[in-house]
Amino acid sequence: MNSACIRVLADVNQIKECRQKVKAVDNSLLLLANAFSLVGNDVRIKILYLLQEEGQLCPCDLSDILGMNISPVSQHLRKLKDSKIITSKKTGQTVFYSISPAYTEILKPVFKLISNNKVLEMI
Amino acid sequence: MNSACIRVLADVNQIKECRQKVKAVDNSLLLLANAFSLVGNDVRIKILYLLQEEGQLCPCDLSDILGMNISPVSQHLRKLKDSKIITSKKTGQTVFYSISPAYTEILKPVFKLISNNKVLEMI
DNA sequence: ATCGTATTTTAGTAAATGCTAAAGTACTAA
DNA sequence: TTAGTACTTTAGCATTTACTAAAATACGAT
Repeated sequence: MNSACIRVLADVNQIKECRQKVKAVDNSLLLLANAFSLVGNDVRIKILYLLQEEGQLCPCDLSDILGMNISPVSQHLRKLKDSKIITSKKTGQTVFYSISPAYTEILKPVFKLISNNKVLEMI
Repeated sequence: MNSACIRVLADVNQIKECRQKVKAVDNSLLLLANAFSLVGNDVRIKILYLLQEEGQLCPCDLSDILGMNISPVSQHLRKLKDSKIITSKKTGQTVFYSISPAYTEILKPVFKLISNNKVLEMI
């Protein structure tokens, strides 16, 4: 902060209140930002869309569908799992991934936009 | 794709259908991923939260509130504006940014989670 | 036990991201 | 027209990200 810009017309009280507002929800904002950054990736949003459509899929299936190596798919799944966005269930040597209940609710309206093809006109 | 993994137990038909499903909404998914990746940043989510709370703010105010230089704030605002997530209105030498109507609707439920402090228990 | 299948992990690399610092643009007022 | 305020842009750099390639782990069947 070398070139601090204190506006002449700035509402000092508003600034003060805003700082408090942000501080009050800072943790929540950072958690949300992390979740959004995970969904905000070309491959991961496809993975989530597919999991939402199919219920559950294994890394092998996803690699097949997306036309990419299993390794990067597995790495993306790990990130999503680390942030509790998806869960895994091992049966034999196959690991099935699915969207965790909390995020199913959150992502539902998002993917509804897609199935209605409302995204293009929206943006 | 050197180490293709074609599962013995794979449902070939399901794989095929999934490829078509993804292809059908590919553009929408990429646009959404881009939007999410923009929101999925510690600074930008705070900017959006503040804009949602205050209606409009200038780079100077935001820099003051967030305690960082104007330059990076301006760069974040540019990215958000490039993707039509926010709009700008110049009055005098001050530029006021606000969330664009389409995204106001989309971000409302997100920030409602925050104001209800539901994020921590959710994740 | 050994091999094959499914998945994960690690190390390495190219590209993208977000900051700082400095220069540039635009408007306002003396 | 000169100086000051508000903002944007550029170049440079450190960090992060997402891939490839290769090794490692885990389970199943023979």
